Amino acid sequence: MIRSTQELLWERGYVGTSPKAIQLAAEAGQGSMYHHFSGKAELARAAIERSGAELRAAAEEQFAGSGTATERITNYLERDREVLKGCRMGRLTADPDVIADPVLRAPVAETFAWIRTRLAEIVAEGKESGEYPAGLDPDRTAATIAAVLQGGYVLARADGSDEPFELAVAGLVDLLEGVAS
Amino acid sequence: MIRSTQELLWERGYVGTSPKAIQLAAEAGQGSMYHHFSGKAELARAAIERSGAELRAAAEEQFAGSGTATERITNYLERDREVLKGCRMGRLTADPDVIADPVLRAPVAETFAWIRTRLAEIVAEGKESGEYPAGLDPDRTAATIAAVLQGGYVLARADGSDEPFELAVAGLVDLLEGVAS
DNA sequence: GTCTATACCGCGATAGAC
DNA sequence: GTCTATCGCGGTATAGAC
Repeated sequence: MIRSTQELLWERGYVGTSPKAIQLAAEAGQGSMYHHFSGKAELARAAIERSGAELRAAAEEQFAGSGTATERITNYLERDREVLKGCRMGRLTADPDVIADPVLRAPVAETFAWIRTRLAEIVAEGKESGEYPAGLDPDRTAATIAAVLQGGYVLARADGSDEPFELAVAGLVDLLEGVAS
Repeated sequence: MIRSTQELLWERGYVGTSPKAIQLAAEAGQGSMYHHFSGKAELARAAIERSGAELRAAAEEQFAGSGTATERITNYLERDREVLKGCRMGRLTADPDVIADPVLRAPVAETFAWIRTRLAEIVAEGKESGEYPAGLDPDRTAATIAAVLQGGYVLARADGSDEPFELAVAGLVDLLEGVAS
């Protein structure tokens, strides 16, 4: 059921996902669902936390790889993604009910905080190795990288095509390589 | 009523906005609404188109200003924004019903296409003036700039604070200034 | 043009049987 | 633990009076 909820939250968001739809997707009965979870909110909480953990694990695969900072960041950016489906986490920030509920927003906030922190660490490593100029701000750069990804999804979904996402990522890589020595 | 719909679409999205809520906000009766509009979808269409026009007009204020390319882009990026409310247009890309309906998606697609085109023109001007290196790709760079804005909103809403948005914008400006001569 | 009444459906949850 | 029945509410739209 949690897995079905993750999928539905991704596709339809919190407001657009009904308990009944979850039960259908999970082939679970109504009584079963309300026995294991107090309601929609708790189920969503479990699903969001699981998605966050999966997302971090997937990102760490690229972050922890070998190569220069730019290479690892590029690997992360250019990883295979279902661009037109958007980001499971980023999508939830459009949901007022998620943003308004501290319990639901917390795992979203933590996931992005973690990603920005990891990216900042990698940028800092790039500075130490002399790859990036000493003046480059890791926290700013990390936020920019994370934003390009999230914004790339938005532009792609608006356009109905992967192209804007690819362009945005390529443009960012150009800029990163431009400031690298 | 269109104005009320714009506001509700911004706050709650398409799925989260009901005809009844629009009527309440606009202090209009039910019969009145269904007399002037065939239903929720047509009303949304009018609202989205109007928001698109307003967004383009607001952006053009910075785009058409004086100064170098980087200055005009920076003015655009650092314009006063209600960051935590998110982008009226970008928000709609999370709405499956909007993305699935060509009539509703079209004005969203056009708005972002216009913004990317204008940004690419400005980047191209920066190349001609010698501000940017000849190797810089205007389309890529434009997509990156637009993505940072949209992604900045996402990160800010996840964080519950303007900070990630400000960081992402500052990081992008750093990179742009870094590649500028 | 705008009003009220009505309809039908699905949401989100609860109750109590098994 | 899971099932079915039921509930109250609001979404979205139509009907027909004024």
